[in-house]
Amino acid sequence: MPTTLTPGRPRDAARDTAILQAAGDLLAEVGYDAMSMDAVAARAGVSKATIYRRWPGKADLVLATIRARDFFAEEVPDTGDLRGDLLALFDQARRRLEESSFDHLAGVLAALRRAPDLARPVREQLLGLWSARVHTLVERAADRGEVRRPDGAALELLAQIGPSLVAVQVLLEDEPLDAAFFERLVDCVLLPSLRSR
Amino acid sequence: MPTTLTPGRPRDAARDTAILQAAGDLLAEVGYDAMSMDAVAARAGVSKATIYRRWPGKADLVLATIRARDFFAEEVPDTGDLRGDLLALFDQARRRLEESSFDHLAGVLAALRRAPDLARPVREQLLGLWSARVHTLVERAADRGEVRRPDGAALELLAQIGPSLVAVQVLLEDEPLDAAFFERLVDCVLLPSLRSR
Amino acid sequence: MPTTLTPGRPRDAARDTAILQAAGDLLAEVGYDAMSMDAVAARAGVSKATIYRRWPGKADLVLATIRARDFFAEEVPDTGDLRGDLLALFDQARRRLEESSFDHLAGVLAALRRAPDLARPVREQLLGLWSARVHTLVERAADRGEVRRPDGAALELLAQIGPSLVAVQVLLEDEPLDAAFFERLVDCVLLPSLRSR
Amino acid sequence: MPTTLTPGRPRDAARDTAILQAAGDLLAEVGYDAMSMDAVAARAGVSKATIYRRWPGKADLVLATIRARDFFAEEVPDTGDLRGDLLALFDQARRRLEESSFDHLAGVLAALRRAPDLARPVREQLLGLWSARVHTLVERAADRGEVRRPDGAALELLAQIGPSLVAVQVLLEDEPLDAAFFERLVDCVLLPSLRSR
DNA sequence: TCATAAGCGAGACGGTACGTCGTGTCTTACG
DNA sequence: CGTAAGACACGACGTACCGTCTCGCTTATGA
Repeated sequence: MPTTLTPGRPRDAARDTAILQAAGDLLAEVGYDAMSMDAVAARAGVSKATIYRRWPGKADLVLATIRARDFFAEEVPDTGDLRGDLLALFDQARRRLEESSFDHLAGVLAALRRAPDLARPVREQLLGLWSARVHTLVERAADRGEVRRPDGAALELLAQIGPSLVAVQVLLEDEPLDAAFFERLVDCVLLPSLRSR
Repeated sequence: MPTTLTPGRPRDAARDTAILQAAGDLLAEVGYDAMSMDAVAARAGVSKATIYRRWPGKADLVLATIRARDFFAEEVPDTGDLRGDLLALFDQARRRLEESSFDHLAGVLAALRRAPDLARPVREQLLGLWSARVHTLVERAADRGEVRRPDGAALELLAQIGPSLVAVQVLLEDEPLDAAFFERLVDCVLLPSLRSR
Repeated sequence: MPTTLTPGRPRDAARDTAILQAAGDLLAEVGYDAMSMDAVAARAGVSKATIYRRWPGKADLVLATIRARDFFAEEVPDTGDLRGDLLALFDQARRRLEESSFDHLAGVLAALRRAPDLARPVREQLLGLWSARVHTLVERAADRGEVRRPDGAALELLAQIGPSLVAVQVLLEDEPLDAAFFERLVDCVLLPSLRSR
Repeated sequence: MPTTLTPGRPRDAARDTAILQAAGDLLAEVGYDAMSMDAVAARAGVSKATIYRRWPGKADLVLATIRARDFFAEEVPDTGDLRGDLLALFDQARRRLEESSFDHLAGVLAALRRAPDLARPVREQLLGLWSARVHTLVERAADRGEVRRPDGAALELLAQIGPSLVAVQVLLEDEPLDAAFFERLVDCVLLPSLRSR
C-alpha cells in the first residue's frame, strides 16, 4: 500500500543514490572545483535539473555525500580497557576514511567556506557523532574506575582533538595518518589528560 | 639614487600593499570563491595585469596575504613558568587572529584544497613557525626542570593540537575561541601530557 | 444516455476550449517563444498531459487556435459592384483581426518557421479560404461584365497581395491597417489590375 | 596613426565578421531555433562571451546578419524603360536571395517576433532601401513621360507589394520565386496600377 | 636628450562551469 | 480511460570567473 501524500509523480529514490554516489566519487577523484555538475549528472545517468531539484547548489550536494557515506556505521568498540577502546575507535575511523578516501573528506572541508550554513550539519553529523562515541568510552572507563570522571567541557575539548588533527592533516597532506600516529595521540595526549587530577 | 638592476620602469611597491590589502579584506569578507580577481583589482585600484605580473594565480595571491599579515611578529613570551608561557603564546595568536579576522584564516584554509601545492608553504609558514615557538618554550621549561624533555615526535604532535583545534573551529564556526578555551587546553591537555612520564 | 464508443472516461470538451483560449491569448500577449506550454496549462487550469493528449506539440496547438478563432465566419459580401465587394471583404477581415488581435496572427506567422509542416495548413486555412472568396467576387463581377475574366495565375497572384501586405505589416508593426489603407489598395492596385487588358 | 579613442584593447573586427558569417550560415542551414549560440561560437572560432559582448542576445545577432549580407550592394538598374527596370530590379533581388539563401531571410523573419524592437531596423534596412529604389525607377519613368507621377502613399504601397509577397512565400514555402512570378507581378499588377489614371 | 624596456590601466578574449528554463515524455494516484 | 501534479532527459540560454592578451600611455634608466 504505497500511499503517496503528495500528488504527482514521486521522486525516484534510485536517482538520489546514483547522484550521491557519482558526486562522492568525483569529489574524491578530481576535487571540489574540478567536479562539475554536468559531470555528476552524466556519471549518474541523470539530468542536471534532477540534481538541482534536490539540492540548491553544488556545495549542498557535496555536503549530502557525507550523510550518504555514513562514517559511523559500526558499533562502539568494547575491548575492556580505555586504551584499547580508543585505539579501536581511531582504527575504525581510519579504515573508513581509507575506504571512502581521504580526498572525499578534503572536498567536504573545502566546500564548507562556500556555504557557511553548511557548517552546522557537518558539525552535528561528523564531530557530534564522534564526540558522542568518545563520551561513551570515557563514561564506561569511569564506571570501571579506570579514570576520574572528567567535566563536560574538558571531555568535549578532548574529543575534538582527534578529528581536528585529522582534518588539518588531510588539508595539508603532511604525514600519513597511520596507526602509529593515533597510538601516539592516545598514549601521549589523551590518556595522560584523562588520568591527571 | 634609486639603483635598478633591470631597465625599464620599476614596479610600484605601493601597488603590492594595495593588492594584498584588498585581497586579504575580500577574502575575509566573502570567502575564497566569491573573491574574484576582478574585484581585487577594482578594490585595489589596480589592473588585473598588475596582479598577475606579481603572482601566478589566485591561490598564490591568497598565500601572499598570509605573509603580509605576519602572524608571528611578536617575541616568544617568557613569563618564568611553562603555563604562563603557553597561555601568553596562545593569547598572542588569539589577538592576532582577531585583528586580521578569523575569516581571513578561514579563506586561507578553504584555498588549500584548490591549490595543493600551497599546502607546503602554509605548513611551513604557519604550522612550522608555531611549532618552533612551542619547542622553544618547552625546551626552556625542560632546562628549568619543570618538565621532562619529551621526544621529538610527541612534542611535534603536541604542538599541532592547538592550531588544529583553531583551524577546525574557524571552519565550523562553533564556539568562540576565547581565553577560557585556551586555558582549558593548556591545563587539561598540554600540561598533563608534558608532565606525564 | 451519453453514448461513448470507447470505454473509459470521455474527454472533457470544456478543456479544449479553455486550452485554446489560454493559448491564443498568451500567443497574442507574449509571442510564440515566450508562450510556454506550462504557462498555457496553468492559465487554462489544466495539466500539461491534457494538452499533449490533444495536440502533438506547441506548433500544432498554435495552429489550432486559428481554426478556433474562425476568421471566415461571415458571408461573402455582395454589394452589387466589385469595388464595394472588395472593400467589404477587407473590412470583414480587418474587423476580425482587431477582435482576435493582430498579435495573435503575428504569433502564428512566427510559429511558421519553427514548424515547416504547419505551412500547408496555414496556407489552406488562411490564404486558401481568402483566395476562394476573392475568386468568388471577381467571378461574379466578370459575370456582370464589370471586368474581364482574368486568367487563374494572375488572379491568384492578385488575391495574395492583400494578405501578404497584412502579414508583413503585422510582423513589422509599421503603420496602422486602417480602412484608408485597404481603400488605397483596392483603388490603386487591385481594380486597375483587373480592369487592364 | 591608428588612434584609439577608448582605452583598453580594441575589439577585433575580424571577430565580428567571423561571427556574422557563422551565424548567417547556421541560420540558413538549420533555422533559427536549431541555431545555438554555442554552435555559432564554435564555428566562428570564438568564445560565447565575445558574441554576447557585441550583441545582447540571439535575435539581435540574427538581425545583424542582414546588415552584413548587404542585399542592396548593386546599382539601381537602368534599361531605358520602366518594365525592364522593374524586372531587372526584381532579378537582382532574386539572385541575391538565392546567393545568401532564402532560408536566411526566413530565419530573420522568424526572429522578428521575439524582439519587437528589431522590427524598425528591418523595416529601414530592407523595406526602406527597396522602396527607395522603386521610387527612383518610377520617378525616372515619370520624367520620361512613361507613367503619370503617382502620389506618395500609392507609390509606397506599390513598393511594398513585392517584398511582402516574397516574405510570405518564403514563410510558407509555397511556389518557387522564379522569373515568371516576378514577370507576372510586373505586368499584371505594377504596370497597370502605374498606368491607370 | 632621447631611445629603450618595462610597468601600468583598460578591457577584449578563450575556455569552462554555473544555474535556469522550456519541451515533450513519463509515472504516480485519483475520478 | 481522463486527469492533475509533477518528475524526468535533453539541451540551449545567458552570466560569471580565470588567466592571457593587446592596446596606448607612463616612467625610469642608459646611450
